[in-house]
Amino acid sequence: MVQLRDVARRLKLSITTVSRALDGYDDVAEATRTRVVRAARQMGYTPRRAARQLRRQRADVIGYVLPASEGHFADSFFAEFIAGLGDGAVALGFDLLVSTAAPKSAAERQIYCRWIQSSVVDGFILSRMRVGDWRVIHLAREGIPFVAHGRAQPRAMHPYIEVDSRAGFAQLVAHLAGRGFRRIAYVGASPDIALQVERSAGYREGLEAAGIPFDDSLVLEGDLTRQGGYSAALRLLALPEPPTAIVGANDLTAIGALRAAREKGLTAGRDIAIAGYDGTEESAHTQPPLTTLQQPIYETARSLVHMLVARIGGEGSLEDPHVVLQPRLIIRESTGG
Amino acid sequence: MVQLRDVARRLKLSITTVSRALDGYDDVAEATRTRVVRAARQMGYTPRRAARQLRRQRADVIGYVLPASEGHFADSFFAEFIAGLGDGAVALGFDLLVSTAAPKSAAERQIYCRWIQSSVVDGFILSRMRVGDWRVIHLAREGIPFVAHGRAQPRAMHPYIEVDSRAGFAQLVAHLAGRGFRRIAYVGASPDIALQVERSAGYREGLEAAGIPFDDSLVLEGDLTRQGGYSAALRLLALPEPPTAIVGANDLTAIGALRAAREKGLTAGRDIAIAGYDGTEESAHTQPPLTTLQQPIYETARSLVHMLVARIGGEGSLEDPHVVLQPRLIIRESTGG
DNA sequence: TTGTAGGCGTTATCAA
DNA sequence: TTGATAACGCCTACAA
Repeated sequence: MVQLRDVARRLKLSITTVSRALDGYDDVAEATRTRVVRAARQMGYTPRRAARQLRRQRADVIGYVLPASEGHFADSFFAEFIAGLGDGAVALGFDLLVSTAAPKSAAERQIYCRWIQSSVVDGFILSRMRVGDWRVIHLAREGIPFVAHGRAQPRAMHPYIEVDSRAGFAQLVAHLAGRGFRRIAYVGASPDIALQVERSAGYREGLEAAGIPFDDSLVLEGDLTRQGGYSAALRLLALPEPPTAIVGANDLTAIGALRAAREKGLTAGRDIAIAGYDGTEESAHTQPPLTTLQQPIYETARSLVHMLVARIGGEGSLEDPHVVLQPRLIIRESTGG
Repeated sequence: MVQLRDVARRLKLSITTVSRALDGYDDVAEATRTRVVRAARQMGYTPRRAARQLRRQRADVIGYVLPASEGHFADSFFAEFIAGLGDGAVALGFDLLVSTAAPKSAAERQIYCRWIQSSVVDGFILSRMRVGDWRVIHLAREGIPFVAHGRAQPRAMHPYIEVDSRAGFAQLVAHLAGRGFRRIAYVGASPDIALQVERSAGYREGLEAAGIPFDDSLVLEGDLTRQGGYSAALRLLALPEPPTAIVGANDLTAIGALRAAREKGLTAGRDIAIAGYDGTEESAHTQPPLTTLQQPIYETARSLVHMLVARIGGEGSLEDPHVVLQPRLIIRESTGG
């Protein structure tokens, strides 16, 4: 383990000078600096994180808690999201601390509190926002920097990047209505998940715009998994007057619906239209390929890290940045191609 | 920010005593301990990570570098793997540091070296092993604890948990041969990826056992993505004498092949058999559902963390644990049901 | 331009 | 059983 002392000793300089030379202060002679830098590199010196952190009172670490219900889950959305967070963090010299906890669980609370109290992280990335999200309230009160993917309230005051899924779903329903579908079902999520609020509103907006009356029996609650989409779709298809189109709150839900349709002997894209939301790679490889609203998961994650780091650095704390992106409707075979 | 000093002051005790009471030393009076513990909890005390780390010379952090090629990727295998790592770490009081880098890239090397040099992590979880993996060599030389998912060499000397994919593929090929398929193709991965060595060997073993001659033209190199599986399968199906079955090195490859088959007007499970490996949830929801070899991703990740923490703690350093699990063949419709 | 000294919050050693 | 004291490695006023 090589540390400042070693480099200093070798160069017959003081620890102070070495430290400042390395940190790019302008009160060291250029000649000294080059010597120091060269020696440090050659000796393989890297500052001890713990020491620097203790002294500077910041960790250069951001935290992210994966919303993993019941341990198991396999949503490639999050694989891509984490890849974006990781790349973003590396690019800015930050590290990414990851944990997992079921939403709203005691474990979740513990993780956030522990990370805050022991100052392991400088800020948080939040995703899968809930209505009245305690994390938002808590972090805001504690003064811990955070940015969210989506927002906890219609008129949220925290910094976020959001994809306008409301407009997206309205557009999607318009697309279906344009193809002549009138009985359009929607499989959503628990009403306390923020995205459900937005997406179901977009669905209703789309119906209204198309002059289709809202039918309560065509709206079911899923859980954003393939399984959830599957069983909800089965129930819909068992209705006396089943829907001719099913819209899922995300791609996984729609993929579950595809399976249900097939088991009922229906061919998606011909006998029934099915569409999702997210635009993960998986949606391009289903049979038939899935119509979906694509959101830039990777890029959003990267941007979130940038926003967060800016806030940690204390920039732009006057105004909370609210970024709204538009999803892109990708029409594939599952709605007729 | 409440620290030892505050608790000590409040209780009119020394910092030392408080520290030891909290850490469970047995040289503090029981009465004192209860007072301390209560006060600490009430005041919301948690040790500063950086300080503890600096003093104890260990971080209680494990590192994992996600093999993300070109930034983007969406493999739910890794979502599940990370969930397992996260849960395992939490259960043992460790934190999980995650970064992303393309395999063999300079960035990858940098991350490992930086984490080692600045002692941010106590050990590493390795996955997606490569033949002659530099990480294994480097970490072993530096004496940094690590455990691997899979192994870098046929006779690897490092600790690992492996799923016997060789036996698995042999079993899979036997299954296909038993159904009368003779022209069985294999879409694998780059030959420097360790799993390719194992899986392709299992494939050949299976052919041999079934008395099917090995046909070079039926083996293609994919890249473990849906896209890769898709284009490889297209090439296979364009052969003068196309295969009647396609085995993918993982589920994503097989899913790409499903798509290719469909575009060629073939119905999987009837006109052609297709099978994968991993047993992710996605494989259960394809059309038709995919025959696959299931490996316990989540549990393996958890176990890896346990193994690693044991090694960090210095236990069992005499012998490297080598755990071998058996995959489970799940027969679904894509091979005839 | 360089060096000295003190402290960030904990834990460990030793003495009381 | 408890307390004073000295590190852990780094950063930064301040002095030289």
